Amino acid sequence: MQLAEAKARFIADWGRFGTNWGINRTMAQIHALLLISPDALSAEEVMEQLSISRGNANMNLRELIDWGLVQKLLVPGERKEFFTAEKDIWKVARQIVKERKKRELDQMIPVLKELSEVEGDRRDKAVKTFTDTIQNIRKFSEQADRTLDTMIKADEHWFVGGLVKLFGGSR
Amino acid sequence: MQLAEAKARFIADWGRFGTNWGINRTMAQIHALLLISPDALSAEEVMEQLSISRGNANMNLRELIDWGLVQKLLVPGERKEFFTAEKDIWKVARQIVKERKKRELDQMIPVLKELSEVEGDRRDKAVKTFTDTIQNIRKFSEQADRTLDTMIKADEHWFVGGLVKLFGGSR
DNA sequence: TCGAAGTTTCAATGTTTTCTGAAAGAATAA
DNA sequence: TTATTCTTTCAGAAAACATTGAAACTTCGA
Repeated sequence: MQLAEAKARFIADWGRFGTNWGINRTMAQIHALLLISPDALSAEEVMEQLSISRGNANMNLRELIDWGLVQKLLVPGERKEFFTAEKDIWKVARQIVKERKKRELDQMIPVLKELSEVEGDRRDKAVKTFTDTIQNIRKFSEQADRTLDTMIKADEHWFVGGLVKLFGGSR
Repeated sequence: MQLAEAKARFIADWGRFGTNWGINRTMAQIHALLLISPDALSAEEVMEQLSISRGNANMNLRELIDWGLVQKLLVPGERKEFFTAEKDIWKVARQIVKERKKRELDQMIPVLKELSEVEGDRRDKAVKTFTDTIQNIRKFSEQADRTLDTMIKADEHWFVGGLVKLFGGSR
């Protein structure tokens, strides 16, 4: 396979993959493009290579920056901004975990706490099942919270070994 | 908070949460409803409680069954089918990991292998960056594959301890 | 074999999400 | 200040995705 075809394929696949995970196609495609680009690209170049509009490129580049996956680069003597992505996938994964945890898990835990305090007679089957399930989810979430924190702090080696030892630092 | 309100809130939140992860709102809501229902529900009851159509209920229940999160239950003497969800969240999480791995990671690994064999002169910066990045993703994916397999097989305790020791059984 | 009860399918419709492009805004240099 | 280059915004258009509802299908008991 030639490079051009392989690039196109990777961008398409990474985009499709993203949509499965609640990430919009263009955002994932821009990310893919930057991952395989040796040099930082300008907004123009991103627009051209993916055939997308200026607005779309701008919006999704901003989103990628918010997620901490892309950096803006100012080249001395150039007026334009350039964009570049972190290429170490371990770091990328860690950053995504960190952001999703912040945006979702950390939001959910207080809600579960509230829901676990529902009023009612626990001899009522409906009440009991509800509180038990919520409590179960809550315990799971709190454990996930701790485990993910540890993972975010850890270096790559816990993962690559196949043998995993994680000591929860927060307890 | 009263039970009725808490239920409504949980269903809405679980639905919203699902959409962030590429799961459709209704599917997540049905799952939420079954998670907190002491008894199995019929399609009718699901339709009523969530105010959705018969077709929608049917389609999403089937999808939940495909994911292994819901079971069809045949009650002797009843003509209708009933539906019930696994309530142990640890098992639910494991099942989701298992399915997503099968549907996505296992698909992606052969593609990455192909892409990593792109033709071209590795002294060409574009070729080098491409192959390096793909190779990096590939290694990561293959490790994730092994780690997730171990996790799928493991019991709850590796997770709840905060101390994690996973011995990769597949190597 | 028929009718009743229940389930599945899918074309049409509705909803949500994403994208475009033009206009407004900023930054810079002359 | 003004022209130039680049970036941001956002209303409307387009595309993607989810839902409805009615018809077709299935199952079962009599």
